[in-house]
Amino acid sequence: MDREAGNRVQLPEDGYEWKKYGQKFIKNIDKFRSYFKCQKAGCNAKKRAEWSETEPGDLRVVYEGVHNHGSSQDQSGSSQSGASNTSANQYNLLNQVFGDNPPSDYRRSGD
DNA sequence: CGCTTTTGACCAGCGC
DNA sequence: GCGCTGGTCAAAAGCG
Repeated sequence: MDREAGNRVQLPEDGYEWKKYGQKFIKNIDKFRSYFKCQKAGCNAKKRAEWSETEPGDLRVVYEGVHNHGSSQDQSGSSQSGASNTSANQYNLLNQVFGDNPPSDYRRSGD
């Protein structure tokens, strides 16, 4: 399960269940992009991971959507088991988790 | 047996 | 109008 077109990228576990449903090479950024979907019941959260083909350290993970169920890891023990708790979905595109080497020059190419 | 992963193809939108 | 890219789906195979 760890062979991405010749890349050995290890995605940061968030405690959720993801199923890879596609992978493509984005020429716009010259990087690989993998698409994951949450396999939880009633959960339509999606995860997108992209990393440079030659620099595995440029791993970048982007969470799309929110989870309507708690996580198997970050379970504070409260505010969960309820879809009406926005606090449980702190992944609202706010938790862009990076790999172990966050590219300081990730910002934009030109600015 | 169940589950997961992998690849190809298709579609849509946009730019010029 | 055409070409191109991005995104998703489907099917198949392998493993424990």
